[in-house]
Amino acid sequence: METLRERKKQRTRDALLHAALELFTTRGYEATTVDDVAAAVDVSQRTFFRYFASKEEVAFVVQHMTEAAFVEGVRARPAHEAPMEALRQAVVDGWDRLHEAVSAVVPVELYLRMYQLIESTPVLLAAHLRRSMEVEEKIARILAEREGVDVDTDPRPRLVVAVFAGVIRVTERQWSTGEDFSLEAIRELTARYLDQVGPALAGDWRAP
Amino acid sequence: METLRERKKQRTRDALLHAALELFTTRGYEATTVDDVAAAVDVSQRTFFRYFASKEEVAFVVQHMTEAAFVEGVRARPAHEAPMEALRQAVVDGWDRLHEAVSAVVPVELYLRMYQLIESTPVLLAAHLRRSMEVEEKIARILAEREGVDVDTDPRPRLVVAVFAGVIRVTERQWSTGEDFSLEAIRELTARYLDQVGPALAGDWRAP
DNA sequence: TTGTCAATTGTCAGCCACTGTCACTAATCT
DNA sequence: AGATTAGTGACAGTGGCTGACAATTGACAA
Repeated sequence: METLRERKKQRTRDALLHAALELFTTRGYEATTVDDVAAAVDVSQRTFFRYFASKEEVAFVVQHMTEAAFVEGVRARPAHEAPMEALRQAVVDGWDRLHEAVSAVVPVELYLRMYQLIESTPVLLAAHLRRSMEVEEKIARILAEREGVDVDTDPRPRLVVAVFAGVIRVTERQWSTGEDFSLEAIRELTARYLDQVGPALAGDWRAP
Repeated sequence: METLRERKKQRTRDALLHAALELFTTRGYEATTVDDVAAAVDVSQRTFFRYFASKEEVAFVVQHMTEAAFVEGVRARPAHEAPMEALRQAVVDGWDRLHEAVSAVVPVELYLRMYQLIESTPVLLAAHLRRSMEVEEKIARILAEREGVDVDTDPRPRLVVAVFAGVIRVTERQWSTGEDFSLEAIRELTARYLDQVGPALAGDWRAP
């Protein structure tokens, strides 16, 4: 934080972010207007839009960090791990680093509430899914490079990532509608669900 | 079509739908205003919103039919098929029935253009993904019932569906960005990608 | 320190999606 | 034919978002 100007800007941005998340999670996303957020920080609506391109964008600021952390997590996996293994490890032990990174910006509890809000607000859920797709594309390219194949001719990178993402989405949803919002819960759920994929696919579920 | 009133309504709805799709696919979704659509049919903007809850809704009218058709397709699969097999069959031979159902409402070519527009327009893509999630939930419940398990305690139905949906999404995307928009192309691509899932997951891709 | 330049902000005007209200017209029913 | 009801247009208003311009405030050099 060099100059006074930069510090002021940072403060305004932080204030807007916090006011927005606080209002969103208490009143609801749709029920909160951009004017409300701006008023809470005592700046004009126009200023809000100079810091955030859209109302949606504020809602995803923290998510954005977690997405980036995951991508880096995958990139950092040792080369000898098979693709699926690398993804699994990146998620399972990515939660801790995530926890730290997030809590430096907002209270973790606020992040969790925001996550549930996203899952339960149709417009936000839609945006979340689209963002996830973009992340998937990045991951697919990373895997392709790791394994020395071409993303555009070999479908395997995108397929693995899509399958993995599907499982994660089911996991997230289960977690966000459950009762235990702890890190342990999500970690355990992730591991368990990933283990179930094989059996589920192979499945004759009716067997004893 | 009983009364004159009903016929008139149907005609207005059709006209709005066609005008909307035509404008969307030529000018682009965002570049088309609801006023444009209403003007093209010579009704007021207010009337447009009496037929469609939102601008988005018109864009998905045809998609909505295909989604419903797929759900019915799965429901109709013989009980002896394993879950994954049932899904695969429902998709692969669902395309033909789909083709007919769609062409009764709009030219197939318009449907294809609309599909590509959805894939390439961020807001529409987001909406599409959320809708797909709702379809996934329905399918998961159907599978659970077929196999006699409980969706809320056994994760397998949702997992299988999520994995399958992931593959289908990769397929759709590949198809929509490719050059061959024929039914044969999508059918072949679907079959091929589904076959690749096993190898991709198991994978040591670097093996000769 | 002060004057100049550049960055930040507020104000205002306007577009577009969407909603409520009310009066008017045209189809339907008796 | 007259009363009823459904469908429509006109209008006003809200909320997200953008462009333009002017006022303010910090940065930096003379």
